[in-house]
Amino acid sequence: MIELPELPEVETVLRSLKPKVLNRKINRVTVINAKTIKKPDATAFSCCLEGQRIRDINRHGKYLLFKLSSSLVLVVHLRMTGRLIYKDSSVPPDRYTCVIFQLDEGKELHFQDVRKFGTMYLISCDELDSFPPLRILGPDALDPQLTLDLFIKRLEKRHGQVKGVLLNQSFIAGIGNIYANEILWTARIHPERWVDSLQSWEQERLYQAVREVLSTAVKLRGTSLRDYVDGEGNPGEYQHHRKVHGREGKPCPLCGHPIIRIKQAGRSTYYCQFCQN
DNA sequence: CAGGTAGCCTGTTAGC
DNA sequence: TGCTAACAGGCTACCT
Repeated sequence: MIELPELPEVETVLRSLKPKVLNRKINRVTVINAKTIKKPDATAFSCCLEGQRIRDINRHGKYLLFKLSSSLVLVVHLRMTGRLIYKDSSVPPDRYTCVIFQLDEGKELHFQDVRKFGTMYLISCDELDSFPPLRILGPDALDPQLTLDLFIKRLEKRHGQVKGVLLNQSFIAGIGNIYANEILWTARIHPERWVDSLQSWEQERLYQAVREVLSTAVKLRGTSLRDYVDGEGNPGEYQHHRKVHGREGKPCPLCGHPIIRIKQAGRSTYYCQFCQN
């Protein structure tokens, strides 16, 4: 079973890396897998980054944003199997290393990615709001400004099944398949429900579940099923708290009935047919 | 224009 | 046992 970095995992990577790389200088960048770099080309990417200092790290949904000197922003998406690992330069890169950032003081930041789906962009900070992958994102799912009112307003503009809406990053950003399943179980809403049919108390339960599930997962440093580790290579703990995801046939923690698995838009959905209506 | 889906990738696993 | 095929999955691009 493969895990994927969603909001809590990306937030954990950010928190573990930030104290280590803040205000550190990038001395040299080696691109091993050119396809990781989407913009500009790999040569320009390395060239522009050399000599930059990392001034801040932010996150929007599943995107990591490294703010650099000279008004540049390094945008990183880990997709399924991407990792950012901080290590000593004496440790050789592993076979999945796609990009190496050599920092000062003999340290390196390695981007490793088994499936090579992860992406990086280097853009100027005034491009941030208009930059296509970021422009379409809704508010971050844990953004304090995402109030219940705003959540419901955005929800009521949506159509289709509630699971699909949760996964749509233009609705709110950061939720992937694992947490969508966990959120819907917590909200006791059937994943195939049409969003238009949700009653106001169900909309509110959904909002509360989004916040509760994601903030708990952040506290537990994310879910580690196989690939995900934080910036120091440590796994998270949320996998022990999962109620439905990856638990087909196992008892629902609330009612004991077996968890059902179905496919929605090609992705596995896990739910309890008794608790979720 | 909204909704559906192929393609990107490779390690793991189910099935023969 | 050993091989193959299906599967996992976020996002973009393309299609209807």
